[in-house]
Formats: sequence, structure tokens, C-alpha cells
Amino acid sequence: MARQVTSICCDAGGAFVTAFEYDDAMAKPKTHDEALRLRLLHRAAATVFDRGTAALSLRQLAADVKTSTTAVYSLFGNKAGLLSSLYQEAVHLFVERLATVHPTDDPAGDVIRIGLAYREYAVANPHLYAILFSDRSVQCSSESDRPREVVETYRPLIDAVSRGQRAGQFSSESAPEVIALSVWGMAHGLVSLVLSGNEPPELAVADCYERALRALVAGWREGEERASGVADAM
Amino acid sequence: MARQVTSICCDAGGAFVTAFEYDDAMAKPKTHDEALRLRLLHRAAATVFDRGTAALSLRQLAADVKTSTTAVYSLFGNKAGLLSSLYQEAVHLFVERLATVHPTDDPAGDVIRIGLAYREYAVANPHLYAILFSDRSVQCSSESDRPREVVETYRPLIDAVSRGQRAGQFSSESAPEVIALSVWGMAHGLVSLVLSGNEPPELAVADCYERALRALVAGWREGEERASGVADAM
DNA sequence: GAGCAATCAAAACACTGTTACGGTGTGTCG
DNA sequence: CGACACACCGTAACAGTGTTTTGATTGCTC
Repeated sequence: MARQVTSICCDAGGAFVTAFEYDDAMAKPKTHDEALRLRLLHRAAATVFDRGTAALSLRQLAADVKTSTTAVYSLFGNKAGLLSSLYQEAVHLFVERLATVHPTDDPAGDVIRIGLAYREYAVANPHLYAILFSDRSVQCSSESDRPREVVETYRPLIDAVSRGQRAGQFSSESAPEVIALSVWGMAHGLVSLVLSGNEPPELAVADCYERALRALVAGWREGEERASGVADAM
Repeated sequence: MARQVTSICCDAGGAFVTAFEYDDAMAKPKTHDEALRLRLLHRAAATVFDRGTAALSLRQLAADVKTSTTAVYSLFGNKAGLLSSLYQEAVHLFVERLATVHPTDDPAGDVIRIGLAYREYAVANPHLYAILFSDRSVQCSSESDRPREVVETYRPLIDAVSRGQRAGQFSSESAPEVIALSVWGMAHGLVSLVLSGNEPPELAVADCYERALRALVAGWREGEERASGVADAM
């Protein structure tokens, strides 16, 4: 449960804590420093991680970390800023997880494995996943930064598809981005259905997930996409 | 914009308004009646429809309809109950929309058309769609009712797949529910990516959507799903 | 007409995010 | 060396929220 969360604390490393203690002719030494920032982030992640963003109260958060709400405002601007920072961390962990799928000489298999890793991360970290993809309250990172982050997360998938095309495993009639997007969409869709409680009853999505991915990959094989034209049956 | 919303007001029909005005030896005549219930639902739908559930304030809602917040509590229990009723309506509209895709003698084509209708509803009614599938704040309908509603929404898809299997357009090795789920997942995933602002830059999902669906359908053709085994390329 | 009880608007409560205020403590300057 | 200045930051105030309680109103029943 708290496994992933602790990694948030470790990621940025608490090294240069006393970096800009004073910038001009100043007064009190800062206690709203990088170390406190990480403690807040850590604690907020834990709460969001198992009760969602709505359950995160700045007052409670500040009390837990034994500071005041002012700290959140001086370090993150406001609640949205705090969640935005969490968003960044969630992206970071997500990218890291997907990067553990190393390319092999079977690109189509890599695509499947990336899809499985996608699901594994989401199921293991449902609230961080929610921050990434569903929570409307996270405005995050000035709108224009987001696409770049998004493309970063699914770059490995595009690469795998490209290699698959060169290896003849995928049709070259469509751009690799298009094929990758379809895989991304299916993974995201099936995962989202489960996490939002909308998975159909009496049907374990987990069992169908890989088969669905394989069917999609099969459908993008050379020459297949033309054959699926409308007038086909009887 | 307000087109779909007004239909919410008309759906239940304000017929038996004076049904149970008095049940025992009572006092004041009720003003928190079915008509008021519909007015509240209508107004709430309008707000949620274009500003989301978070922007819905019960005080403001009551003021708009010229009643008090007590009305919401006596008619819906609480805010969650109100949103739950909205959820029911959103499901209803969604099912209605998907039902407009009539079966033809090309079941595979029907599957594609259902997928397109899915997307069309979501894009036209983003906030109702959000209530259905993403908004965590909607606990809705006692948990146990939901699966039945869900299955209702994607029953037409299962039927189309079943017919496709009999027509030889889909492999019969997988249950129709599995194939339908994959289509449902892809549609939901691609739509969700767009609505949550996570669509990849420089790539119009709208343009890829139908192609992705067609690839998936192609991948479920007879004998295809076995061929996508791991060791395939060089 | 008196009693009574259901009804419902308004006020109270406990919470939220956010902003304004002031005591605190440190460095600089006279 | 003391007084000033000023950034810092905990506290309290503000404007909201959903929800619960209160208490006047109202119209049937006896």
C-alpha cells in the first residue's frame, strides 16, 4: 500500500535542503523548506493514494505534518498546486514503470507487455492513476506542459510499434502513432472501466485483458485493415 | 446545449403529481412534490452539464428553483442522492442513444456504428458522460444496481457480436461478452483520453477512432486470435 | 374551535479552501 | 550595542460548502 508512496519521498532526494535559506538581507530562517515540501507531498500522496483527492484536507494535512496551512500556500500556491505536484510524481512513477519493459526482438510482444504493465501500475496505484487520468480537480501544469508529459508516457509504445512495422508485424499503412493510440486507448479503457466500478458483472476483465490486446495487435497486421470493410458478410 | 437537459424534464412526465399528498391524518399540503423534484433535477442537470458536479451547490440550486435546501434532502436524501438520480437519467439517455443503432445484416458494421454512437454521445454530453464513468463523487444506486444498468447499456453490443459470430464475422472461440468488452473498452478509452485532456498532441483522435475500431474488429475474425502468439517475427 | 402533527424555510453546525493579520525572530544599520 | 526593518509563518477571520436541527406555519381531525 504505502510502498509506492515512500518512493515519492525518495525521488527528489533531500540533498540541498539549506540551499536558499536567505536570498537578500533577510530575517527569520525558513522552515518552509524543501524538506517540509517533501514531507507534505509524501503525506498528501498517502492520503490521496487511499482515499482520493476529495478526502485531502489542507488543514488535516498540515496538522499531520505538524505545520500550518500557510506552508502549503507558500510551497505549492494552493491545493491545485499541491495536486499538480502529485500529478508530476504520478507521471514520473508511471513512466518509470513503463520503462521497465525493455525492447526485445519481438516488438508485437513488447506492445502486449507494455499494455500489461500499464494495467499493473493502474491496479496497484488506483488513486495515482486517477490523478493522471480522471480527476477533474487536477488542473495541473499550465495546460501546455501536459501533452509533452503524455507523449513521454507513451513514447515506448510508439517505438515498439515502429519496430514492429519494420519487422512486418504491423501494417505500415497507418502511422505508428495511430496504432499506438489504439492500444493505449484500449488499455486505458479497460482499466478505467474496472477502476470506476463499471466493469460488466460476471466477467473478469483481468482475464480478457490480454486476449483483447492480442486481438487488437492481430487486427493491425499487414493488409488487415482494408479487409474489414463494411460489406463482408452474407 | 440545453437540448438533452430538457429531455430529462420530460422523461418521467409530471402526471400523478397529487398522488400521495396525505398518507395519514396530516397537516400542510406538500410542496416538495414530484413537480419540484423534476424542476430540481432539470436545473441540476443543466449546471452539471456545463460546469461539472463540483460546481453544483445545493444552496444555489435551491435558490434557482426558489425553494430551500430542505427540498433536496426530502426529495433526494442528500447531494449524492441527487447525483445518483442524475446518473440514472444519464444512463437512460445513453441507452436510448445506443438503441438508435438498429441491427442490420452486417453485424460487424453494427459494432462499428455502435462504437461511433458511443463516441458521439460522449462528445455531445461530456458532463453526463463524466457522471456515468469518471466522477468518483457519484456513489450512486446502492452499488448492486449498477452492474445491471451497465449490462443494459452494452447489451446491444453483445447482441451485435453474437450475430457476427453466427455470420462468421467474429471468431467463436471467445465468448461474445469478451469481444464486446474489448470494443467497449477501446471506445471508452479513446473517448476518455480526449475528454480528460490526455489525448496525444498533434494527433486527432477523432480521425483514428473509426480506424482503430475497424482494426480491433478485424483482429477478432475467425482464427486470428491464435496467430498472434508471441514468437512471430524474426 | 382546540389540538396536533406533518411540512418546510431558516438558522446552526462542522467542515472546506483561501486570505489577512501580527507576533516573532534574525540580520543590518546607525 | 541597541533600534530598526523586514521576511517568515502560526493564528484567526472570511466566504463558501453539505448536512442537521429548530421552530413557526398550516390545515386536517376530533
